Amino acid sequence: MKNRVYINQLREHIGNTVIIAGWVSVRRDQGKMVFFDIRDMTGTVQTVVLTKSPALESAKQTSRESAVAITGIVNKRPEKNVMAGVQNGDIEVSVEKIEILGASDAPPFEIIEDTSMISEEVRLTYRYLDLRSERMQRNIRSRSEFVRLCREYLFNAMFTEIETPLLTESTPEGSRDFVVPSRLHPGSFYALPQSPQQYKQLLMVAGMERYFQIARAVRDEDLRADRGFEHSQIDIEMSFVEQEDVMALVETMIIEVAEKMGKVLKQKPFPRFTYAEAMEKFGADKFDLRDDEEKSKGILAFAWVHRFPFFEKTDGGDWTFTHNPFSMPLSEHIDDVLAGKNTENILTAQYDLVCNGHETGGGSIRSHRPDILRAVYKTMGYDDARIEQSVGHMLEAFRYGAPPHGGIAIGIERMLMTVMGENYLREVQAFPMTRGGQTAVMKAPKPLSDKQLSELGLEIKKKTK
RNA sequence: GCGGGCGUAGCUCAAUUGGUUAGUAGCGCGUCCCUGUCACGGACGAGGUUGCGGGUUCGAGUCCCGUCGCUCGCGCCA
Repeated sequence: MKNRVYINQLREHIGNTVIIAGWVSVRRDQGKMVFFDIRDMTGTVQTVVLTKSPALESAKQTSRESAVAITGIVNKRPEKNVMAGVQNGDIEVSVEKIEILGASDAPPFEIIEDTSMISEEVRLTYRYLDLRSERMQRNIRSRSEFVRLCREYLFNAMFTEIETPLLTESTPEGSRDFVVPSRLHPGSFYALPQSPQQYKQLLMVAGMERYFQIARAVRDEDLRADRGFEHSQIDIEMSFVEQEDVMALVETMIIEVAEKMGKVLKQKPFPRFTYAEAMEKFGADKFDLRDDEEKSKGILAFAWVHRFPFFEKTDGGDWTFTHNPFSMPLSEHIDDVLAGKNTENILTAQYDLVCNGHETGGGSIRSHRPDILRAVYKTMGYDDARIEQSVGHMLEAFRYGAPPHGGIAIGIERMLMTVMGENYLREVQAFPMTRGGQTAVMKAPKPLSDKQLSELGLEIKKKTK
């Protein structure tokens, strides 16, 4: 649209005829004159259709939430009509022409500043309307801002952004995979990544040295307020580093990004707790360090937790990893891992970033030595054949000059929830799912046609009770 | 998989221990009135298979059973 003026720029055009475009937030029809509050992505302004305006007829037909283009003169308001403390409270647009670009039916719910009182079922069905609300606009735009600032920081720190595959291999360890049937290989399946973990480590072997990615991660586990099937992470991996290097880089980045977003941090550098200290002090490995006043002010209280146990016993009595099998044991425990002894006391070079009671990030220094990685899997009861099958490709890669490396993943939703003071992950996602796993607006999942099933070599077994 | 909460008008909610034809309800919507409103105001009006199915009862929005959906937590989530 030529010559369109954004609403937050109108002040520079007082006395001029301009075109604004946006949506009708509020309509106040007084018979002989009509007021509209017009909203675009930069703000809101009052427009007035005066009695003598040629637009009066079309004003009568302009419904709330319609998309419109308005031509009019930007005027200073008469002194008695100035609204103090409101954006553009001292100016208004005197309408000469209204063009209805997209008429709106009456919306199914009120698009007020904060729609959190509306039932989530309705909000998700009409997510494109819910997202028009001031709070959701703020959340989604802040998310973009957070990602942009992280990107800028990382590019300045010599990182390379690299995409890793979406269709990858299923791993039986860890969480349940979302799988994708293969048409070319009937009966075989890809899995969607739970994390780019193995690819980013291979990128370290590949000499990229400093990698990051805004990575989508997918897990087929039951949902929670702070956990969905899909989430995004700032995924980072670095070569020739120790734990202190990764933590320092991430801490500097988070402080810079948070402060650029206008947030206040309770403490910096971030306090550190060993896992044992955290469990003793807070009874959990994630905790909220703020007092009530700090909570009300939206202050962010970051902390690190480190020195986690590497292994824990399963119900079956076997050893399994607590966080990440690719993690390095702390150096003083490497000999024990290689010898397969003292398993219950082995600690890992794992570090979690905690903020306001949420785990917002986690990473580790990885085993780049094949003997250590192999020993970890031995501890977990894997025989040589099973090790080969699970991580043979990693052991092979590590035989070709693997640099010491480590990294972290910062959960974007968890981080944004804490930054924006939201309690639900869905409030910082544009199109989240319901807890039952149904997508917003479109109603996936749905059955496939017989043709699609047959192409994939799949048969649906009828569920029996 | 388990446990808790919820489901009444487009939205938000009422409806006594089970008792007439569901409530002058607020917002929204429709028609009309209104030249300075800003969540404009005023008058009138429309709008309901109480999620769905069954049961108990003379009588069910209300009690019971089942089921579906939403949600919070536990399990699970490297």
